[in-house]
Amino acid sequence: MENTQRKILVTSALPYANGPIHIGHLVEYIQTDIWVRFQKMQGHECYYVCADDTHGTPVMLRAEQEGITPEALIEKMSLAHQQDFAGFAVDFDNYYSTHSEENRALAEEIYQALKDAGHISRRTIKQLYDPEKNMFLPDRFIRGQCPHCKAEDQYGDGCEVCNKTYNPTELINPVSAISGAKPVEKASEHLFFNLPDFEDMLKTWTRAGHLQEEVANKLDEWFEAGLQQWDISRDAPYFGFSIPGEIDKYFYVWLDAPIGYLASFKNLCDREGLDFEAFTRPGGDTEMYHFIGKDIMYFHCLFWPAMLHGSGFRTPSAVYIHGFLTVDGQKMSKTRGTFIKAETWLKHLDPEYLRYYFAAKLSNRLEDIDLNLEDFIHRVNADLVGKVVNIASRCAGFINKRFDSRLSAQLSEPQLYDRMVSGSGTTDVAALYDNREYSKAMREIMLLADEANQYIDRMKPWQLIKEDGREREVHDICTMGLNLFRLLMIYLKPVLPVMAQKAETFLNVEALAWKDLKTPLLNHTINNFLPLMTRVEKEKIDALIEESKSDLMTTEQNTNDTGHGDYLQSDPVSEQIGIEDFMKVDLRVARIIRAEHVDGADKLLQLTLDLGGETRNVFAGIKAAYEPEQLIDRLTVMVVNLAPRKMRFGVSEGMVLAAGPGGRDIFILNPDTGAQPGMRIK
RNA sequence: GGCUAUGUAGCUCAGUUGGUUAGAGCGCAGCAUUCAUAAUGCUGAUGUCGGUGGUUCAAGUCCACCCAUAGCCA
Repeated sequence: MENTQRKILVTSALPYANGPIHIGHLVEYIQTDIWVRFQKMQGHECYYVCADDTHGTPVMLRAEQEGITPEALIEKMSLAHQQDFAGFAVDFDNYYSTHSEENRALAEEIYQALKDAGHISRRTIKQLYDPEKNMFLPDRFIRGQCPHCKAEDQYGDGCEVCNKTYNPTELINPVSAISGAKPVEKASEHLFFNLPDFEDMLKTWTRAGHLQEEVANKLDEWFEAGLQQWDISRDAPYFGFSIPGEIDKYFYVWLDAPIGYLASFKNLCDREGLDFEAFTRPGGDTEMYHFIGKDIMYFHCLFWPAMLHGSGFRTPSAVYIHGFLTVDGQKMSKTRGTFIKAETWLKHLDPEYLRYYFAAKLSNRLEDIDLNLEDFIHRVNADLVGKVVNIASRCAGFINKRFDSRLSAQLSEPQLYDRMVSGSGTTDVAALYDNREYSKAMREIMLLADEANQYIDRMKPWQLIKEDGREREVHDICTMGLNLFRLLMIYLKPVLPVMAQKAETFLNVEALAWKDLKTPLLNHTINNFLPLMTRVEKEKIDALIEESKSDLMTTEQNTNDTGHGDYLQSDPVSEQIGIEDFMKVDLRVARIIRAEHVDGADKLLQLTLDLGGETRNVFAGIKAAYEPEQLIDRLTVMVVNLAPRKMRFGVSEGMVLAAGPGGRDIFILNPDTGAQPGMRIK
């Protein structure tokens, strides 16, 4: 570790003011918070800022739907977010909002600078427009039939069935998800940021050690495809900042979102008298880091450095990119109860369990990490309660009861102590933290905890205490044990700040910092030992999952991935039909007698359906939602008079009915008990 | 479809520039111990390193193809 004091500005991605914080988000905030706490413990000058990302169409529409102003909505969400973060001990130096005067001023400044330097151009484009709502429709707010595979009810930017991407104008029978109206094409002038102007700068920058190698590889692909101009304006109505010198035009939310990092920091600087310029202009000795998820690489590794560079600001020292969170090996799912909100977790489990588990899984690469609930229980209990806390617990009793809570005056095993300070073998805990190799750091720390337990086991103070005249040895051994515990707590403090604080109270010391490693605690009175952490109980996990499942009912509309309203909103009721129209569709109860995977098909399962005397072969796009064995022998509902359709894998002779937005969230229909195959549904 | 990643013991993961019988933690089995929130210590079993082919004296490690998973395609 270098001795000079570093000056570091750190950010996490701004959560969008349209949904609650969930454990997937927390990977990033916990990762960043650990890093920041570590830097502060090193004695560096480090600031961690964040803000709510407040602008854009989803926020505008959601506020409208709730019958409140966007300002009221974002205020409410910001408070909720901050409560969640505080609950997980994510300790920002400032938490602000992109809907702030500082952000407006900085967005205007950056825009003006880019414009003055000739990096902004304008051109007229055609977009789909909702004639009832009188607004242009973002891609995600248009639904229609996929132009490639003809799947119904797909988003305007890409098909969830065949995974093809396209323009919303290519959709067949497009419908506005807001009003249900048929969108019309309408021309409008837009402003563009000339990203290609920065190609050379970016090609150099992305390979100059600011990014992980796999990220730079990914960016190469985008360079090869050729950089495009970036559309940075949106027409009214839009919740955002109006663009100076334009009428009814607003900055696209993604323009002012990253500027929100700077705005939040500006707000902190003004309040505390810090030098904003020193951290944000090129050529200084300060550092600036952004922690983000892999989904927003494009914005942070291309647009953002280009915008900063083009407007006279510094570029980031590095962008650190992490992967997504899976739970038990699968994407978080509302139906499985693994879409766990921060708030729900806090009702059932200690936040530091999650902080530790994430730390035990995180590396500096962009791989996804898995929260395996079984492993989680074992790992937290074994490592934290069984190993670390146990060291204090097994020594404290002797010191408290036999030695008047006072530690002895000398360290009995200075070599062991020194080895634990310098790290075992070649790795150094501090370097691992600094490189964001938390999983390796945790392994290293647990190795040290094992050594401490072995030491106590070898010395057997519980036997010595029974022998006359050996109290002094017992005193020394337990003093040594508690000093090893103290070292471990220093090492773990970035990850477990709450437990560290309890340990500080127990040890009767000031806030532990890295430099305290060097000076053992001797001839010092401690307090009585109180349990520092209790074990994770399986029942608590079960309750958490159960509550997350029931959350599904009440908050579905709030946490909808698409960020827009409820299902009726996104998919309005169709035009009226008569009974004769309905009767044209022949729906029958069918029994699934066979279900199997289809070689080469990403989405399809092949079903054999028994109609009571006749069987049908049907391909259904439900592979992501069901395992074949779950389906066999189930009754369901099918359309029997649908024209057979030839597919790549065979002919599909009908269609199985299911609800849901797609992907894993597909729910096939079940008739009530008593229904028999072949019965008509009417 | 193209691209970027990932695929190593029941689970979660390490495996450095290819080099001796492939590692750790958890879990499991046995023994010891009882100071400690039944915690701890010692011993042990467990793997066609996603598949197929290739390069090499030698491949988990390099190459090709394939399979599975995730994400990106502005």
